[in-house]
Amino acid sequence: MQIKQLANVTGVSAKTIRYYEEIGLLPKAKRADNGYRYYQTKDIGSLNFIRRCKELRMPLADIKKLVAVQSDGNAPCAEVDSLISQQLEQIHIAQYELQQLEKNLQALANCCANQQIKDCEILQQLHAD
Amino acid sequence: MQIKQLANVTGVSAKTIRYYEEIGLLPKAKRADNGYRYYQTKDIGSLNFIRRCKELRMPLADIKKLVAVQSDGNAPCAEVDSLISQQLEQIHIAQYELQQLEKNLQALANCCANQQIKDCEILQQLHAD
DNA sequence: ATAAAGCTTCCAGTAACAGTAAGGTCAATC
DNA sequence: GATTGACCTTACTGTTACTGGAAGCTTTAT
Repeated sequence: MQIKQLANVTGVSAKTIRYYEEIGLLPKAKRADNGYRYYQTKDIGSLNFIRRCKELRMPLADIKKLVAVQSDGNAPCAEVDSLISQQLEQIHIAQYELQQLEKNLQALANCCANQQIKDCEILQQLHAD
Repeated sequence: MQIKQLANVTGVSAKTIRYYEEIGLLPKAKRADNGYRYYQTKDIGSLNFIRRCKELRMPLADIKKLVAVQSDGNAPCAEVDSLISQQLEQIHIAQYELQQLEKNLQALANCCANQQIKDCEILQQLHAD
């Protein structure tokens, strides 16, 4: 399978696949005689794994750890647990921040009534001491 | 006032102040004979305005627009309104995404019970088809 | 023969800075 | 007068996770 096919199957662009290889998230791909990368079925699995982790908003550095840790089947999975709960914690923080943000923006959005810039209450609020 | 004092008063680092000047978000600062930037009271106001906008998660490009639009007092404030409501919309999208994310992570976090990597159900989930 | 599609590498740009280097300036101290 | 330390300057690099583009192969189709 060539890189574009892998890209189509997984929904990860060829460019991004090369990038993942470059940063060591994917192993170096085998090459055909002409220098083209070629892939096998298991590479689809690897990319899907990465894609799923990304959907959980994991930074690539964390995903890399997850990939690495899987090479030792006997290791305890404390690290996996910890990464997941750290993610969760960050989500909760982000949720709280967004809530506050929403309040502030709502207050601003409601305060302007089609005036001119010099009277704009949104801007006045933003300038207030 | 020198740059560090402005930084202390506003809570925006000297580095960042120089950066804002570089990208045109702040006007070019006046210089003393020795080349040092110096600032006046109104610069505190400008930076506070920027800081408040940033708290609303506005990208610097949008803040730049807000700064620019304020030079014409007679312009209608439709653009300001629109920026605010766009922000609000993005917040709502982000909130929804975080909700879904939280669900998925919660499900993962609950499925692992101190096993070894080879049995880790989190990893199994992430590898599932 | 040539055109289009696909592959390669390498370089630049994105957002919003932070870190560091190399060097100039100023006030105080020895 | 020399030195120390704090402050200032510019310029360059690194961060994250890519995307876009240039220049130049190979392969396939017409």
